[in-house]
Amino acid sequence: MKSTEAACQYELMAARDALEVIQGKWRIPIVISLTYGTKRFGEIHRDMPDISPKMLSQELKSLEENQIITRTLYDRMPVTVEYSLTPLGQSLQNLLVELRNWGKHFRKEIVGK
Amino acid sequence: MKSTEAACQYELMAARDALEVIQGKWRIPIVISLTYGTKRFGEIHRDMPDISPKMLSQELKSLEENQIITRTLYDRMPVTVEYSLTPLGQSLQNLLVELRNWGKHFRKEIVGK
DNA sequence: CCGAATCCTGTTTGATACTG
DNA sequence: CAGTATCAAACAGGATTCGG
Repeated sequence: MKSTEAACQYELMAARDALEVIQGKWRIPIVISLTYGTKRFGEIHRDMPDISPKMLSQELKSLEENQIITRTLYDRMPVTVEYSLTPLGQSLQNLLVELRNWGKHFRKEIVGK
Repeated sequence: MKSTEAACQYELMAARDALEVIQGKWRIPIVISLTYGTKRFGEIHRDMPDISPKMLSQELKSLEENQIITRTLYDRMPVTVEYSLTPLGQSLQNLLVELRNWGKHFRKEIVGK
C-alpha cells in the first residue's frame, strides 16, 4: 500500500500544479479561443460574450503572468492590443483535446440521454 | 472566418460541458485518488488531508450526481461507505494523464526555473 | 469511524457605468 | 478599442457541533 499511496501523492501534486494555472470558469475557454490564432481583446470577447470585461481582463492578466499567453500593445490610433499563445500555452493542446473529447463523451452519455 | 468561428464555438461548448463536471479545487484530486481503487471516506481524506469533511462530502455527492463515482453503503457496525469510479469516471483517465503531464511540464518550465 | 447540519466568512464573480 | 472603477451577488471554504 505504501507505494500506491506515494504514486497517488505524486499524481495529486502534478494535477494541482496544472489546476492552479488553468482552473476557473474562463481560463481554458480563453486559451481555446487563442488556439485559432492571435486575437484582440474584443475578438476574444466576441467568442465568449458571457464574460464581463473585468473578468476577461483579469483572466488574461493571470494567463500572462503564468506565461501561457503574451500581450502585445500597438501604439496606434485607436489603441490595439493583441494576445497570443506562448509555446507553453500551445503545449496545452493535448490536454485541451482530451478535455473536449471527454466533454463530448459526457454529453452523449448523460446530458443528451 | 465563418468556419473558424464555428469550430471555435463548438470546442468551447464541449470544453464547457467537461469543465462543469470536473471544475473546482477538489473534484479532480478525488477522482485521482479513486483511480487507485475503491476507497472509504477516511481513506480519500488521508490522500488529501487539506480538505474539510464537509467539502469532501459535498464534492463526493456532486461527483455521484454526475455519475462519475458510485457510493455504496454497507450496513455493518461501524457503518462503512465505499466510493469507486464508474465507467464514466474511468473514462476520465486520458484527460487526467494529460493533466498530470502538463503539470509536470509546467513545473519544470516555470515553477522550478 | 463516517459522515450530516448549521453557521459564518472571505474570495470570486458579475452588472453596470465610465475613461484614455 | 481596451480596458478600469464601483458596488452587489454568489459561492467556496472553514469551524463547530451532532448522530448512527
